[in-house]
This record gives sequence, structure tokens and C-alpha cells, in this order.
Amino acid sequence: MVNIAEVAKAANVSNATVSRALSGRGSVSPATRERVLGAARDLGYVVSQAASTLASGRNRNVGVVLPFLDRWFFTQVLAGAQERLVHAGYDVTLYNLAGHGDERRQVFDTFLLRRRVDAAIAVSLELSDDEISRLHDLGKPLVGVGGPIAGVPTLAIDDVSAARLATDHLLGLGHTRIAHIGGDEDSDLDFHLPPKRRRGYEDALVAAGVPGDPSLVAAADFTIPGGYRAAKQLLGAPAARRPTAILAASDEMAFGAILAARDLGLSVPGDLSVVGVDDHDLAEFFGLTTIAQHPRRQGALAAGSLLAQLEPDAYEPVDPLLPFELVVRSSTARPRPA
Amino acid sequence: MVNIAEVAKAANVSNATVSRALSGRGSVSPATRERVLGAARDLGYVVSQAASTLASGRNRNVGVVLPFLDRWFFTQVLAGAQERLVHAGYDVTLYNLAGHGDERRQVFDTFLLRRRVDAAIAVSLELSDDEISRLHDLGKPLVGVGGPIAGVPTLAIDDVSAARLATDHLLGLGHTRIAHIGGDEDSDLDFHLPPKRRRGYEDALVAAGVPGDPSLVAAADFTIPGGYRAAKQLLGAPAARRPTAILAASDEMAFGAILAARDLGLSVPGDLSVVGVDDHDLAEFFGLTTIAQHPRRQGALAAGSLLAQLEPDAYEPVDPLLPFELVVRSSTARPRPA
DNA sequence: TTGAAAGCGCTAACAA
DNA sequence: TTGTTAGCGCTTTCAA
Repeated sequence: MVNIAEVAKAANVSNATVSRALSGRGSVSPATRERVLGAARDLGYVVSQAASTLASGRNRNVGVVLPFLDRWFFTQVLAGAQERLVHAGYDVTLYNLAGHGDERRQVFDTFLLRRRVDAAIAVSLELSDDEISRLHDLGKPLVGVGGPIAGVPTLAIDDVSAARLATDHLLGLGHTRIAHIGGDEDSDLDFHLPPKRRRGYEDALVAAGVPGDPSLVAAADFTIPGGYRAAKQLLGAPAARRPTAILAASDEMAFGAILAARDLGLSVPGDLSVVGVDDHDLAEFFGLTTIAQHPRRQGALAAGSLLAQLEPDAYEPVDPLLPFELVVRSSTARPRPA
Repeated sequence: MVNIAEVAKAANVSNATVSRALSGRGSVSPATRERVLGAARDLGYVVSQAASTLASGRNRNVGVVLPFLDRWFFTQVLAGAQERLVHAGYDVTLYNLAGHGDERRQVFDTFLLRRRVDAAIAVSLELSDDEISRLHDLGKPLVGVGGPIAGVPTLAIDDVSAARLATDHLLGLGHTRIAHIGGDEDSDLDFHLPPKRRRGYEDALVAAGVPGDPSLVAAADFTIPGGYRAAKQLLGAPAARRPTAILAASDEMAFGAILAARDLGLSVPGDLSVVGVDDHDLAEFFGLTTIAQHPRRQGALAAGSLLAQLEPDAYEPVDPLLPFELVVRSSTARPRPA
């Protein structure tokens, strides 16, 4: 394995100059730089990350911690962050905190704390006070995406406003019996966003003078089957009490609602309007009206925010308030006249 | 940041003994070990990965290289591998080779080759000869999952047999007009499996004496919308030429086929039987009969295979031929009598 | 079983 | 702009 000394010899300079030429830190004359780069290329030299880290304290590695790998939102965030980081010359190490208890502890103790990463992105993660304080103790930049972590800067859309925008869309079309499929207890705990989306929904109703109706609120687990089951319940009510529109807290639950309506012989949007939140890859396919929140971009922005902290000269700070917008497709329309 | 010397002092031993006690390499008396472990715990000591790597040559880090992050199969494999590796004390560094050209080159040159990983898992990846030889030159254990890489041991199900099993299931029910939705050119290139699944389909037909019909073979891109479009085409044929069953090369395409049938007013399995390959999380929801291939387990096995190479004493070799089985649900039935 | 000591390959002061 | 040199914190011989 070729090391820095061989490159130095080939280029007729010292190790230090090779290091400077290759890393861009410290000044090197253009001619020397060329010579070094050429020698490195010829010899197929790549710096030893371990040696570099040990000497410099920099890892060029960011940890991404997420609770699941099989949810669209998470993989999108991950993909967006990864792309941005690779571009900046950073590796991405993946920490899946699916497990609880011991496994989770191990990830914290042996991995994150193992001084392998320069910074970390926590995606929709609920952390204990103990975990948070330990992360803080690390003194490493940390940014959350999607779920707020106490004391940690977090990038997220304004979930209250987003849900309100979606509800206002339905109200504007003339709907008044609007149901909401939100998160169940588990997802409340993990993401903290279902309550916010529900609040946006309620705020919109109140502002429009539409009375709330607890029987129009259902809980599900953010999956298609979960949304399907919840919608079936809501739509099974007698016609007079049946909702004419559903706001689902995620697109996947909205897909489930659309499928449930179809199975009941209800047409979308004829008999039922459906709105989601996400703008999932399949939203177009299902013709779903939704609030786009661009998780991939969220991941990229989270990465950018870390980079701005790690290399302030090279990167701009990032605005923590993320954009979102209503995308109207074919799952919403005016309610049928009674 | 507490280092090994402080632990050594606290435990009244040398650095070397601390290293031995913590790593399990070399002999340490039980009493000493206890003392060291206690001191390390009290001080909150965690080894510096960089220093350890530099001194030992071991990274305790495995690279996982995959083409997409937004496909169910890939994230399942990733999750399975990650879980297993974390358990064994390894980190997982993610390399997303979505890009082509320069980006892809960079991943190879600057990352994989940067001596950061001890081994790598390549998921359904098509590598160029040049890329393969460079990986080989690294001399690091490498295992493929899902897509065969020339010269690299690969874990995969026998795709020909799997497709044949699915087709035999349909033939056994009495179907003879069986269509196949396989991969398009892009996916052929990337995964190499669509041709195999198609061969299994054809073999089964031949063995059953059922004449092949090119108009019953369609191509798609392994997505739900892709399967939907392909199925619409197939099912749009005049009744006499319309298939009574479809074998899709993936569950997601099968879901698309089911939705297409519904939209055409055809009942599944009454008018059309559908079989997929994967046993996707949603297969149960759609009642899809499918070939289960357990990608999560595949990832875990790939990880196990690497571990067996990295630490032969601690781990058993892995059988490269993966199990698969037919899971019969409600999307298949005998064809309606003509 | 334990300790002393020589690196592992690089970076960053400091000096020239 | 370049070179010299002292570490970074561990692992691993080798000797005791």
C-alpha cells in the first residue's frame, strides 16, 4: 500500500508538502502541486483515512441516525443527505436505531461516541434526555430532520401550517365533514408530528367556523394498510355522518384511504376527497392531492447545515424552516350536492 | 477526551494490557480484566477508532454499495446487513452508486479505496470490468447480493427456479394464457435477473407443453406504475387473447397489475390471477400470491459471509444459495371456465 | 500474564 | 513556499 512518503519521494518534496498539496490546506506553489498530484495519481495513492483522522482530528464522516429503513420519508432524507455529503467528500455511516434497549445503547456508546463521526443527522428520532445530553457532550454538530429534538437545531416544515393549508384546501372546495387520519400513540412518540398536523387540521376548522367532530378523527400507523383500515372505519358510518373528505397525515395513509374508498364503491373525488402530506413518489400515480415537503431536499439541507458548521468558510448556513406547498391533483373536488 | 493511558493509570496496568482487555486479543487475567473494564466504564472511555485502525489495520467498518435507496428490496437488504454488522461491532458506511460517470468514479476512487472499509457488500450492482478489477486489487472481502458480479461470490436465489415455481403454480391451477411482466432494458442491465426470471417462466411453459406467445410478454421498470401500465396493455387485448394470469418479476409490478385489473373492471382472482416475486411488506395487504425471497435475511447472510472471511474463527461460512418459497394468497385461483 | 517500546501514516507547528 | 519534527492514540511484537 503506497503511502505519503513514496509520493513525496516521487515528487521530490517532503511529506508535509504532499499533505498540503493533496488536502488544499496551507500553501503550495502551482508547479509543486501539479507535480505532487501527478505523482499521487501515478502511484494510485489514496490517503489513509485513519492516519489522517488521528493526526488532524477530522473524520470526514457524518453519521445518519434513523429509526427505520423501510419508510419512504426516511430513505429519501437519507438519500438526499448522502448525495450532498459525498459531494463534499464525506462518508456517511448509517445508524439504525430501530432496536430499543440494549441495542440502542450500544449504538450510542460504542459507535456514535467512538469518535468516528464529525457530526450527525438524526431523522425523526425521539431521544431520551440522557441520550441527548450525551450527544451534546460530544460537542459535535448535530442536526435533526423531521422530528424536533430538545436542544438540537431541527429542520422541519411547519407541520401545523402544512396541515392547515391542506384543510383549507378542502374547506375552500366546500367540504365541511372533513375527517382526519393521524398518528397512533406509537408514531406520536416517535415523530411528534402527528399532534401538530392534527392541530393544523383543527385550527382550520375552527377558523372556518366548522364544528369539530371527534368521530371524524382516526388513528393509524403511517402505513398504507393502516390508512386503509382507518378509512374503512370512517367511511362505514351512515351516509349522513360519513365524511366527504379525508386529510391523512401522510401520503401512504392517504393511498390506503383511496383504496378503501374504492373497495366500498365510493368514487374519489366524486364521493370522497382525499389529501395527504409528503408528495410520495406514488402520489402522482394515485392522483393524490398532497402537501409536498421534499424529504430528499430536507436531507440535503441537513447535510448542508452540518457542513456549514464543520467548514464555515466553505458553506452557507441553512434556514431551518423548510418550504412546503400544496400540490393539487385529482383526488380532491367539490363535494356532491346533498 | 479520555485515552487509553488514563484508563491504564486508573487500573494500574500498562496501555498494552488495557488494549488486550478491551479487545479480547491476547491473554489477560480475569481479575485484571475486571479492573480494566471497570476503569474504562468509570471514565467513559471509548477507543479511538482511527488510532486503533492505524495501529492494527482493521477498520471494523463494512461498506454497502447500492444503486438506489428508494426501492424496497435494497433497503431491506441494507437493513438486514446493518443489523447483523452492528451486532458484530461493525459500522456500516453507505455508498449510493446512483450516479454514473464522475460521481461513481469518485465513490470508487476516493471512498471505497480510501482504506476505510474492511469489506464491502454490493447490492444488485452492475460493475464494469475496470471497477471489478479495482475492487479485487483491494484484496478485501467482497460479496454481492441479488445481482451476480463477475468473479465475486454472490448470494442470490435461483431466479430461474423461482420464476418457474411461480409459473408452475399458475399452470397447476389450469392457466395457459399466462403473461409475464419482466424488466425493461435498464433494469436488465442493472440487475441481470429479469432475463433469468423470464427464462424460468418460459421453461415452465415449455415443460407443460404450453406454446409461448410473445404478445404475452411485457417490460416494465420494477415500479407500481410500471406494472400498472404494462398490465393495462396486456389486459387490453380482445377477450380471447387476453391473459388469465400474470407473473410479474417483482411484487411492486404485481401490485400495479392488480390495480390495473381493478380499473378495468376485472376481478382478481376471478378474471385474472397475479403472482409476484419478493414477498413485499404490502403483499399481504394486496393478498398477493408471491415467491418470498426474504431480502432482509439476504442482507444478514451477506454480512455473515463477510464476517466469516474477516474473522474465520468466530463466524461460519454462508451458503450462497438462498431459500425462497411460494406464498399462496388470494390473488390466484383457477381460471373461469370459458 | 504483563510491560516496554516501536511503529502505523499522517498533519500541523515551527523554522528556515 | 517548503522542510523538519513532534505527536495523534492505539496495537503488537518482544522480553521479562
